[in-house]
Amino acid sequence: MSDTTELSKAYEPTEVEARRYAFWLEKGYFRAEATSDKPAFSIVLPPPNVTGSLHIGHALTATIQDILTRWKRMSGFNALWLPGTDHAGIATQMVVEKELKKSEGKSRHDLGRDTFLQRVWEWKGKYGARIGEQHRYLGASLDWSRERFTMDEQSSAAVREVFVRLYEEGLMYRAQKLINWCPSCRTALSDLEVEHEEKNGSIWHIRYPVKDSDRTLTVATTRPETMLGDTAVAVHPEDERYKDLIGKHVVLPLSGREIPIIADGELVDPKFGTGVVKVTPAHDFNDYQTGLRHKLPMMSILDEAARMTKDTGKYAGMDRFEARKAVLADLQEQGLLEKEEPHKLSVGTCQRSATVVEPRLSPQWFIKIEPLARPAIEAVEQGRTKFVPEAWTNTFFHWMRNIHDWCVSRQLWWGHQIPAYYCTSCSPRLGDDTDLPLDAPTVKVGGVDFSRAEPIVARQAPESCPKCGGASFIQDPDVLDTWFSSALWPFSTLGWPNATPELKTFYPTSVMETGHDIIFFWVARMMMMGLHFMGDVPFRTVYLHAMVRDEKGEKMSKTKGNVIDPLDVILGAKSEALAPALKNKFPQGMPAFGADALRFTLASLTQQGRDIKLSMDRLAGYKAFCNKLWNASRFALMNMGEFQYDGGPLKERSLTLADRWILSRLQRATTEARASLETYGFAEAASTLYQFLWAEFCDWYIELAKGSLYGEDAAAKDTTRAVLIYSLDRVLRLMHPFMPFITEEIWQKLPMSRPTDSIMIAAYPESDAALVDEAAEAEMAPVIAAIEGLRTIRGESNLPPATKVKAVVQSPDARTRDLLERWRGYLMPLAGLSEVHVGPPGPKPPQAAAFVATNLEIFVPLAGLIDLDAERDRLRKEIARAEQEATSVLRKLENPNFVAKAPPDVVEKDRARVVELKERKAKLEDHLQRIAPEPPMPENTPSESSTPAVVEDLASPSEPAQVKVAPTKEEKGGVDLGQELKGELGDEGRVPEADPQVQAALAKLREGTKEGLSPTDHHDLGVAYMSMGLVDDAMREFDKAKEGGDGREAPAKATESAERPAKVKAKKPATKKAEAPVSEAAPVAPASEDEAPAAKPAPSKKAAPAKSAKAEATAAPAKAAPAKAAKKASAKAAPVKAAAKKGGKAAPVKAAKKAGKAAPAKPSTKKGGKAAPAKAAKKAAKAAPAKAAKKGGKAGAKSAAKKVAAKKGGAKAPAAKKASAGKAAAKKVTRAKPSARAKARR
RNA sequence: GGGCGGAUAGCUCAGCGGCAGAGCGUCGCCCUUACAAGGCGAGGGUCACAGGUUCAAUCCCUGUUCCGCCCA
Repeated sequence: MSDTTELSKAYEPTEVEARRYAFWLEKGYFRAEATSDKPAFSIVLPPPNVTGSLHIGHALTATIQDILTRWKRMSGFNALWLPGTDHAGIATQMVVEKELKKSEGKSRHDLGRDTFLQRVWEWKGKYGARIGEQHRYLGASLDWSRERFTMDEQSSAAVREVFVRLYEEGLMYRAQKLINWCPSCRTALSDLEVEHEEKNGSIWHIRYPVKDSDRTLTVATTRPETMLGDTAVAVHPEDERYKDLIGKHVVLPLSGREIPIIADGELVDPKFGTGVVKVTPAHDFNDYQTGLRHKLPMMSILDEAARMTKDTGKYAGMDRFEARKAVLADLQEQGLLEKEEPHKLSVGTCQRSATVVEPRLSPQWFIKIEPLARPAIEAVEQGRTKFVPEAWTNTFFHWMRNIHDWCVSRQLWWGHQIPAYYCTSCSPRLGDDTDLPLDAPTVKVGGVDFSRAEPIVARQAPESCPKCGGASFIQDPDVLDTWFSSALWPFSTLGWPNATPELKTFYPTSVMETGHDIIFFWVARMMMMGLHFMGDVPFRTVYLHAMVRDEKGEKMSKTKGNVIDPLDVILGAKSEALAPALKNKFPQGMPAFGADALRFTLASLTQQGRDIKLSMDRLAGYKAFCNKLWNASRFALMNMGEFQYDGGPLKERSLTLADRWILSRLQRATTEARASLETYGFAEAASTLYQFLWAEFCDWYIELAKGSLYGEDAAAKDTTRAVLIYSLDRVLRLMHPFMPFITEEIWQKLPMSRPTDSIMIAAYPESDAALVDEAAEAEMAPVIAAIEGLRTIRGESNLPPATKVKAVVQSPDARTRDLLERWRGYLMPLAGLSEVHVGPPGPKPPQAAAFVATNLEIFVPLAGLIDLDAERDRLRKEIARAEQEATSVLRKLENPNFVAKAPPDVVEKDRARVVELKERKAKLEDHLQRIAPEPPMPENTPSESSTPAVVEDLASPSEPAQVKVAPTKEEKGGVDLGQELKGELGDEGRVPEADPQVQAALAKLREGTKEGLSPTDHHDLGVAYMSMGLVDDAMREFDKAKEGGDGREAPAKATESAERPAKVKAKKPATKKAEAPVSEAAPVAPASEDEAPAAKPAPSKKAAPAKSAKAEATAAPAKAAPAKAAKKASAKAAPVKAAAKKGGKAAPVKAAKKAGKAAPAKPSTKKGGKAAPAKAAKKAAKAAPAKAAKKGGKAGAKSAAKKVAAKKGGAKAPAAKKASAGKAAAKKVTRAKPSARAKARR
């Protein structure tokens, strides 16, 4: 079955997708068994309307459901996903009518009911098929053998059965009630089909004269034209103003009718308006209730097109809005219009036509809903049906508890005609109701008056009239609400009312997956009908997905021109064919992203409780992902030779670390993906698989596998091949539900034995605990850390991949050394190394770039390759990060409450972290020191704008002395006090020139004195430090002076000689590529006969480089414009102190000063030394910036302020950044072993 | 009027008490024989605002402001 043809270079979805779907269809994989030993899993597809084609929301529905179905099918379920379409009464009728008008200029009445319906069926045939086709493009594994339509014979039979049973049970009734009426669709609507909109309108105050009195009552109304249908005015029974008028009459203006003044406490709010309300029972829902309470006459003044009836006299025939103007004009003329005020009102509009709906009194069919709603509420309360996301449960309850009877009749032609019949012999007939328009859809002059006739409800047309024995009947012309048949969908599609095996197997369905917009329309009604007729809930779980919007979050609509057609996305489209918004985005036309990419995108963006903004950029990203998968597979297949994976246990092969690692990671990914699917976490599952495939399998495993694949060891080669195939097989199966096409295509080509002919019926992978290998994951950490560290060094120096470098790795840990030695084969190609020396900590190669991790240090001899400036920059950044993080952790640890109250493990972790960070920082500083630039010419010009960054203050508030100690005699290998100070002072050292003593000391230092410093030197140095505000340093120097100087020995020669030339070269590194390496390597190798630097005590070692690091850090910003300096300064905070001390000649801007003050968290001087409580510190930091910004008002001040504001969180930000710096690979690793991974990176 | 969501990097989105993440986009270097739809590296955040709870808040609570939805 294996197809070993090579894969094309890039993935071409279109061809693959068509071919694969045909294959599945042919094999009948989508078919579910009516009866089976397997557990059942069933979903009924929410039937799309046959109005037209699928939109992107349908694509989302299909994607999610197909993921569920394919996943369950692969997991051993007898999975049914049942397709179908909905006749969509009003919508479809309107669309066809529109087309009829356009193409033939005819109305449906021109054709007549039967002919028109014929046309609709033709339409249905065309678009129903198209919808099926679109689902196939999407890869939907629907059981087409069970495809249904809401108006097919079986569904229609179910509809009739339900209608009749409900009628027999007294739950279906016919009544003349006030309903919502759409004057342009000319049909009744249910409450749900009316959309409420807040609109700006007016409220008019109209005077009604009280009969036999000179008083008038003023009513306030938003619909003055309805006054022609008023049958009362109402006041509040307790309203003293009008109490005496109750029972009297007013003379209705314009018509002259006399209507009663009634008292109604429910309708009237005496505090609102005038306290008098006109009552128009036939045209307002509140008034209707009032009318019922008071048995008022109900006078309809509007016909089905919302035109004034003949009862309205001069207004007859006017449209309702026209009539409003006329009525107002007349009232005005008669002086009865008191005033008009602007008023906000909620207007109900028809969901379909957007016409303002009109409450209308008419005979309709209703379902008594309360007896049906109660069991549905209980079922959800009892958890028999669960909502996902859970938040919808309350929405459901709220609606169900406030539900009204459901008006199910529609005055349309397209739909299920109501199974009610009227005897044409004895039914009352319509009189000469000539004001009815000729084209009235359901009423013919002289015909049966359906509003008064007695219906006979029956499954079949009756034979004879039980009343008169007549044999001629006319069926109720109305049809049922579309949602009536939809409500039966979960069981009507399974064969109900027959007791089919399908019903037995698949009802209740497992999941109802649909958009939350139809929770009431559909979900609630299915619940009610399912419970009533099947005695059980229709589904165990309701998963409600979000709405798909465009990239800007706008609803997609044709008028907005932002509609995205899923087929365009899948197949591509010419720009002319695209909606305007997309045309902009794809002026060259839309590329074919493929169904897999679309599905993966939708799955990745599906988030519970949030609309989906479909991002075309992410779509492109996932298309790239498909290509990545394709090419990874291509790589594997290209390297298979004659190999065939027999499926034998991998454990029995001799696995490499990389093998064990990827296999372990795969098991974890498997577990995670499965767990996510169980909880409907589609995005999470997709992300897990994406990360695994790309960031682990491709970025690491494939790269590591190349060693053995390209090597000579045949057994090793085959093991790698086996692991590649095993992994691909697994990951393809894991991804199959998301991306069915590409996974099948590749899977078919894997050289292995397949238990099934298709991936879609292969088993969904389970995690193999035997392959979970913590040790391998832990072992990989240093390898990855080392490679990443080396890559960073290369990257910062912009070394091209072709340029190989040497690396010296030192680790105090024998095990790490051993590992690295063993895995040098990984290190060398991935980090671009020509040689790698692994050993214990020893002499550091001079002038080498360095990478510091917890357990190891890596040196890359510069040899003219590395950009020294870049490397220094990098080290400085690293140091700053370590420092900043240390600061924040230390701040926490200084808080006694934290230590006392936080869980011990948290405290312990932080303590360890501080130690780690300090070590790291020390090492980094050491390295920085090693590659310090050639000292610049002495220059004493003080500069106001430059301030030394006394970073240590921030870093180690609790141990200030440690970070500021000067180099000691133990310090070897490049400690150069003079240079250090020069570095610190930089080109613009700002030591007060006035002090000759200091000058002398500095001059001496600048000469690069290698001899030990005398006590005087120390003293002078102390003075210098003091003058810079570096109290710690000064104190230390004074101490040294007291002790009597260093008595330092001559510096180590090796270091010296090695360092010198390198320094010179360092200036122009790139140009001298070839020259250095050989000579450079020399001093490195003989690590054993070193100058005993290994014995260096840590603290002193730490101290020296700290200095220069600080100096370096300061140099750059110092040169910058004042604003920048201020910013920098505030970031570091301490320098302010230095400048300020010296009379603070304005170096830092005011804002900076403020800012500096604002960071008291750092116990900057050990003298003032009490660390402010963390909280206070935070507050201060928070508070200050605003003030500073305000005061300064300048850009500089502002940015400085901002920087300080960032201090609180900001201190940690950069450090965090670093943690995140690596590629996703690292992250994924981090996920599994967060602390280990994170540590490894440092 | 009542209710429910949402606000985190330039964009689209995860995370939801203990070191802020992804994809895309940006910048730098590279055509390195699986993939330029690519590789490596870097930069990028007052987690809407204001209070509160807590040793600790992007996360919990209260309020505010915007945005969206539902119901009346």
